[in-house]
Amino acid sequence: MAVESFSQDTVWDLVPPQSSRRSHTIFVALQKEIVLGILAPERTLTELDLAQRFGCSQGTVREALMQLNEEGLVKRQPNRGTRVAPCPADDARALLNLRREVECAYLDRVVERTDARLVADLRALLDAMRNAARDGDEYGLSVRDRAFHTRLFEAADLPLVTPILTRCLIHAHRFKILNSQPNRALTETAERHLPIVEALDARDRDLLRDLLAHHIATIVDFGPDLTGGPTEGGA
Amino acid sequence: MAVESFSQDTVWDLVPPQSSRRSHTIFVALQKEIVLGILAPERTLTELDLAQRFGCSQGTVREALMQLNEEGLVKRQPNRGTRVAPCPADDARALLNLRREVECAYLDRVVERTDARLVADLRALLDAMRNAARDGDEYGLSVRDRAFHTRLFEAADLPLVTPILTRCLIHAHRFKILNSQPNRALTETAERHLPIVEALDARDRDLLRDLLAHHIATIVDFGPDLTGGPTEGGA
DNA sequence: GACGTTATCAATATCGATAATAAGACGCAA
DNA sequence: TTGCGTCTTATTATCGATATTGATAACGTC
Repeated sequence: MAVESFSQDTVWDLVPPQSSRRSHTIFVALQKEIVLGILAPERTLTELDLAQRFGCSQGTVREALMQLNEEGLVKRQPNRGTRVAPCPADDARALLNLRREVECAYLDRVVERTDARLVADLRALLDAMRNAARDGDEYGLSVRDRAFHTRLFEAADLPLVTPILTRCLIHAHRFKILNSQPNRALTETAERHLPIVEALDARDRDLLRDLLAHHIATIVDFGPDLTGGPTEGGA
Repeated sequence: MAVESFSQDTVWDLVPPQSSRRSHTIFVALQKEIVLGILAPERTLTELDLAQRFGCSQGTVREALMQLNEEGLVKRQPNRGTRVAPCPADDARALLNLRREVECAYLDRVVERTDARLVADLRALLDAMRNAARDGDEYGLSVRDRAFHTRLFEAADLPLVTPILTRCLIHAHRFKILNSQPNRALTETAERHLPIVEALDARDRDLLRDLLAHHIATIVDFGPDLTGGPTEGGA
């Protein structure tokens, strides 16, 4: 099995810290710093500086920057440089709505194609989330969370749609991390995924849809008007 | 004003045939061949071959391929090559639904921000569509069509969402072109955009929404269940 | 004859250097 | 002072060559 890919074609891209390709390592490192806000929005990134920092050549950095551009985490302008993209609340809200649409609309396909390996993968990711939560590793938790939802959606077998979900996921997480205190209840966040796995294992499509919709709606608190109507409370 | 950008940040990326960057020229050329089916799905593309064909170096081709990968038109596998991505009907259908969702859900924002320049741009693109239709240039029409909808959505000022629309647009068009006779009524296709401009100019949000929804729903004929939900599994 | 190991090969990935570009600084004239 | 053309500089864009990778086929051993 291919252990990695060029972009986020498979969840394993997200999980293993080290890749055989230098550009991918740099991509992962910069992605983390941008999502965590270590590299603030509007910050200018120059290819040569990064090349020196990571001890590689300009072209290698360039490839990583193009992948970040693809995710919308940086904005490249021809001959003028690369800047960390801002993360406006309006966009984050729109992407979160899209995410719900994408994740919930094709659960029929997901359930149809669910097999033992999918469930096993999700349980493994859930454990990884628990470990990250226990270690207070908020970003590690975020990475596994994204991998979880990506892996789930991959079962729908819509390869042209998956990258859209990826974009929604990363910006939702980025917005959340950028606009909240370090964090409160990591373990609780991890455990929220347990009922999802259970519902999937039980092939309960309707329950799954409700769980996911609620799960997504309560990720970031945008206030009352997430979709126009306030969802009933609950944790 | 920047006349181009790295990826599809602005519609003018799509329109001018020649760019100052070689990689962008190659990107546009390959995009056209893939959408038109000249480069068939699953066809293998090697960087060195393309470099020879376009008379440039491998790295330049590489950059173009990465942009195509970003759009989902090719699928790159590490160290193993690049292949033209397939265009499954299920994905096309899902992307078309997403497209409707994206284009229609934020028309409030679009109308709020509509100004004379937007309307003028859209009218200019409509004229360009008419010209392409008159010349029997189906691909040229497709390019302007995409530019039209992209320009319209840009008014919503959701920069992180625009690339998603771009992906939906190009795959919708690709699916249509790949799965139909050369084409019948190009002029009719162009003229369908006139009422949209008129409604926008009149700031008639509800009419605009109806027009767009219908416009999008009738682009590709998937049969009875465009949005009705995936009935029995078959294609 | 089956199996693990090694050589080969096609392709990408990376490098270091050079060219092209765009923005801003500078100087000069009206 | 202001406007304009030129020059400088910082940065990306491209190139040509080399290293690395992953698949496959040839090979030797058991």
